[in-house]
Amino acid sequence: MAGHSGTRGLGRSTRSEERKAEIIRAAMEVIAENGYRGTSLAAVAERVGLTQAGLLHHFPTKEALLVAVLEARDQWDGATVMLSGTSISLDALSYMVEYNSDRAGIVQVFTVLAGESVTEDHPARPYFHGRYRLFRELTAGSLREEFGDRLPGGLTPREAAPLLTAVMDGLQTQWLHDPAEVDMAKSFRAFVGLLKGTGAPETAPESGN
Amino acid sequence: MAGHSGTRGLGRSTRSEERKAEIIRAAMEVIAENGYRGTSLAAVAERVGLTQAGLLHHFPTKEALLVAVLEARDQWDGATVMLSGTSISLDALSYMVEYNSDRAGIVQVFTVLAGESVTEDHPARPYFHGRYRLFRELTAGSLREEFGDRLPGGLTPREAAPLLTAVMDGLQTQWLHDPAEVDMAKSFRAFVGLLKGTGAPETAPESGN
DNA sequence: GTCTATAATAAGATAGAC
DNA sequence: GTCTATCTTATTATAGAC
Repeated sequence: MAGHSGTRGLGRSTRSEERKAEIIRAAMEVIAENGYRGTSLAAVAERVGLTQAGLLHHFPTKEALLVAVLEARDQWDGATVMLSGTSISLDALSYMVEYNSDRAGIVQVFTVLAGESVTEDHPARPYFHGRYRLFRELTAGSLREEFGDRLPGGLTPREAAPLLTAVMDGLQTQWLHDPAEVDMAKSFRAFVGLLKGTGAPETAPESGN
Repeated sequence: MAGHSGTRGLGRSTRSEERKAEIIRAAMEVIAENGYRGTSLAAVAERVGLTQAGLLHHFPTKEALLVAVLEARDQWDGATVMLSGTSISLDALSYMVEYNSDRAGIVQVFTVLAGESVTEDHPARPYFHGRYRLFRELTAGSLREEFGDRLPGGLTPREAAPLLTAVMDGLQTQWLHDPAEVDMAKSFRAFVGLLKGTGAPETAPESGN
């Protein structure tokens, strides 16, 4: 082959891939601000100094762009807590929530898309369906490894898994609406305390309850 | 005044109000299926046998229609658990979740709009901001009445309130995606059990670790 | 109160030049 | 790889007849 497409190391990217990554980043921003349905290709294109037609050269349809965004998100929290395949301890989840507390942008993309995704023919529907299911399974598995058939708080791993997912999602929504009032990380730790049955989460005599 | 607009009893509705209610119902359906941004006035109009222009006679803008939908939703779960003003016991919330398990349509409107509402200039943003805040306050107040400064599980009312809200929201999303896998009512009861500190075989001896 | 007609934008996608 | 130009379709909202 005289071409140059087989000579790249695995960590390297072509210029085209870099451009795509740039577009994906812009798309995440715009989706965070407007949701998928509220996002126009022109708005995304503008952020990277392209025209709408220029953008479509890299992603042939709007939906293709969304798919790329979803894949990027997987990579992202795969890097943070390793979703796919590996184990998820309660501590790892706490860390992830804490980490997210500094990344409102990313949290917002996820929250908006998760909400939109429950509608009939939303292109992210299958993604979220699978993601929730996988997350519950991995979480339940990890909890079983960590605690056996019952967590100290009294729940089984399979009972705890959907609650963990729910608490993370739900706290994100409230936090995005009212970051001054809702302390996502602290709330999550309180919930973990509940699961672990450690009575009151070893907190200091802080503000009034 | 010779008109007929001051002679109605309080439970009665004019024909115009009935029409509006009909439109609101249709709007909820369409929003549940497509989100607010994905909803066209024409689609709503069609469901009640009107043209788009005909609909705009009753609600002058799309946003006005959304506001009406939001108000209707408040009435709705005001009727179920009485949000505004009254007290919300854990049992009442459990009942509400159970009740919702038979109303996927309504749950879906709420879930989609809550998700969309975190975006920058979404018309439902102030509504949800206020609603979450109010809900946390009422819940915290009720828990304090019911349990005092600490719930049996160890949390303070103010710690429990955002978690309750989060669990309800988060379970709804998962349930909408996978009703066969996620038992919303049962999961919620498990969470209430955690708050009440029941079901823990090991009676955690107060603090310690 | 509801319609037809239309204005004014805006969107996703394609064709083809450079 | 990116642009201009264009097609096609949708959308909110208004004007005015019935």
